[in-house]
Amino acid sequence: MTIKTRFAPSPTGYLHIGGARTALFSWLYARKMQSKFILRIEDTDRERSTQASVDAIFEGMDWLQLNYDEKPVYQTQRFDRYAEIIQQLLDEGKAYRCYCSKQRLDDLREQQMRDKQKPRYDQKCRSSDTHQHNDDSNKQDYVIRFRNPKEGVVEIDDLVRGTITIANSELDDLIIARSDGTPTYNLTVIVDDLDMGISHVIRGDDHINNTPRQINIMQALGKTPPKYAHVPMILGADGKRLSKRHGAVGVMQYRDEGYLPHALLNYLVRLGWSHGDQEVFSRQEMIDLFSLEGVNKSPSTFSPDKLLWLNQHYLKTLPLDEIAAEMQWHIKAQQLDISQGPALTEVIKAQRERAKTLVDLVANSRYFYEDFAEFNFNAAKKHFKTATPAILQALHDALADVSEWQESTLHAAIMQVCETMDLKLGKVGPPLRVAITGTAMSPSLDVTLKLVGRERSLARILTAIAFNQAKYA
RNA sequence: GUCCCCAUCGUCUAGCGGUUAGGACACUGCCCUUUCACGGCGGUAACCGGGGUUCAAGUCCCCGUGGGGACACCA
Repeated sequence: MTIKTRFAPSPTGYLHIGGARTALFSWLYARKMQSKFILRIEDTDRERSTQASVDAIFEGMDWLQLNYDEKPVYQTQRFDRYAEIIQQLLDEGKAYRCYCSKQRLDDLREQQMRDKQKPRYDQKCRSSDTHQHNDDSNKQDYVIRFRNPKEGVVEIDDLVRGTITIANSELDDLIIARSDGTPTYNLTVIVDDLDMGISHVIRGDDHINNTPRQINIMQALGKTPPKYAHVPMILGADGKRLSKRHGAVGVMQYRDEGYLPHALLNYLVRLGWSHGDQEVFSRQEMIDLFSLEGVNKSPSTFSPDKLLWLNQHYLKTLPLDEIAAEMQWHIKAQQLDISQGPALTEVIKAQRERAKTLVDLVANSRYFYEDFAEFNFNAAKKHFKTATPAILQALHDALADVSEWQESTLHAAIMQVCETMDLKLGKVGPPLRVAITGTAMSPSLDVTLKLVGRERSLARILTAIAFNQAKYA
């Protein structure tokens, strides 16, 4: 069998975390099997679908580097094909026109709920219809319903759940075409999955209930359904389905907050899937190791903490230039000019283990590129003491004498000041750090000085001396 | 309400009849240390309940309970 998977989002908003994960699973499965993965835009709901959402989905897929094979398919461009199938179903008596008003349907549903019944269509038009109303000149509004089998059961051989059985008596005659003639979801998916040769449908388990209906339509068409793999939902901290209420759900929001796409992918792949105790996966490992058998059956809760840990992990371990590339967007966003100062990769190397996000990384690295307007209040309060001017002056003089502005020589100069003043590094280092960076946290002093550079460093020490003298005058 | 699905530390999970129930995040103790971090070594913490099946059940079956999902002229 030729394997082919798809991701079929409806463009009614951005690409969210849950969608990204099913896209990832589908993508991984296709890549592992060395087969095709395609993207299909399910935009048949013209009320809610927008071009902005379509673009947002592309942007998200692109950022995560989930590449698809073939051009994206838009369902709105396939209306003729759906109409053809609907007509076929009608001709073969497998579908029928229903003239029930919305009002009647609403009342019916209400009544059934009151009677503690599962709301469903009562098949009023199932038999009365057919021929007399088949004349399209009839002005009366109608929808087209699928004639669902009344007896028997539908068995779904789900690749992650095992066998799921649903009685046809639980299903009703679903609408496959609206009164304006446009096709509905359950019809379009199956036509597309069939036409496109999708072999494995990997989707959220909120679709489990739709699956038997879809299988019935496919069987009415004389076709063999694809294989199904329903992956569990992602829940928020309160155990409810993940939504806006739980904070960031849009994939691009994670870019904005400073996450690396690989960190998000790694987090997502481990949510509902596992390979023994392994937590960290490269892209290639994900592809090689992924399997539907490894997918969990139970829903899982999204943990921002673990995502953050993974992000930090990748910040510490990914190649410097890869991080530098991801960092560009944030450098622009935070309006930092890095043209005057040390090489970005050097700064990343020095700073990477004290940042959890790219936002932090950029924000904490400003002083390498530009002078700061004032000293951090708490840092100055804690480390600038009455003895500070003398210490800084000694450091300034010693550093000014350094011939090669290198880590080893800078370190030696600082140690020398400690020795001549008979002070521990703990007394000398902190004020120097505040003087050079304006804050109480930075890489080790020699590295920091080296990167900030001779001119800037000496000037900042002088500024700090003046600040202290004014303060203690 | 009806139907479908699910159930191991707070969270993500390993486990696929016999384990001192393992790992990771978070939390926490100690060490390292010029700051902040990183790192290293420890610690607290789980099989939802009740019945079976079996020599033996976290693992299999049933019933409860709890949670999630579906029940649209949305996808």
